[in-house]
Amino acid sequence: MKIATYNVNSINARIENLVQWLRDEEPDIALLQEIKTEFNSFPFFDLQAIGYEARIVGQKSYNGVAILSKNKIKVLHEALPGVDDENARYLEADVEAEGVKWRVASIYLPNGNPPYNNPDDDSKWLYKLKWMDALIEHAKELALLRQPVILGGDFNVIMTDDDVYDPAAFKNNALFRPEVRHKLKSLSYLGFCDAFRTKHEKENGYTFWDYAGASLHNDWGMRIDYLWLNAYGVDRLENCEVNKKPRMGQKPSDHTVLQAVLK
DNA sequence: ATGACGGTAGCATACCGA
Repeated sequence: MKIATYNVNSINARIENLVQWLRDEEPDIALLQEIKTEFNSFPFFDLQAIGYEARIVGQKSYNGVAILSKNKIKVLHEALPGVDDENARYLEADVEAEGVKWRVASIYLPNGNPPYNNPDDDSKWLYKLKWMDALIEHAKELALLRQPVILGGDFNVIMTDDDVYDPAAFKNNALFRPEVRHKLKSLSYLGFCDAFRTKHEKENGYTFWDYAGASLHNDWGMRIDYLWLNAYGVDRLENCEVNKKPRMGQKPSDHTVLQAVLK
């Protein structure tokens, strides 16, 4: 079973790249973030034409998440439980693949900049912290499930110095401050494994490169997209790789694909 | 600290992102 997470930065701007990648890699399940569109302008037909069903939590202009699957999707949550959120950032479902029922979530965690060392406006930072607290609380419930669980998406957190091209430059950034690193780390105390780091101890697993300048060329990237697996999931993990191809072609998203194969 | 650069809304330019 192949599962992937991909922040598309607008699904309508990205539909050709997305379809090309789905044809190339044929994931059973794809978790998408920043679809930036509502139900009525979501490209259901283009995806159906290549064999994918889609369930979405849409929003105009910003945010928006989706789950694509070759098989039936049973939606369980269209928002993160425990947080009053006007933004479309969370979708959880049971999805069947290769005879196994997988619990999956597509997550677009808030950016949080500017952080609270900016006295003018700390609302985005506090929103991020609150959202992460709710995610951890919900993950405690997911940790009790006796089925494989996969929490995937754009978590907007750089975990360690190895996960960003210039740690010093991001010292006070909302993606790298100790508060959010510690909060994301607590997923591992609940038994969730970072699929990429389980298979690659230290190597570069960047999933995002800024559009600006020569970021991609210089490999000035960061690892902010993750697949987190519970014990039932990690037992089945065969491999987990960054697929850089969708970032290399014409009109790319600023993120690329993180994909994993589970048995 | 700021602004790359790209996307959206909507029609000029503001807002957002990481």
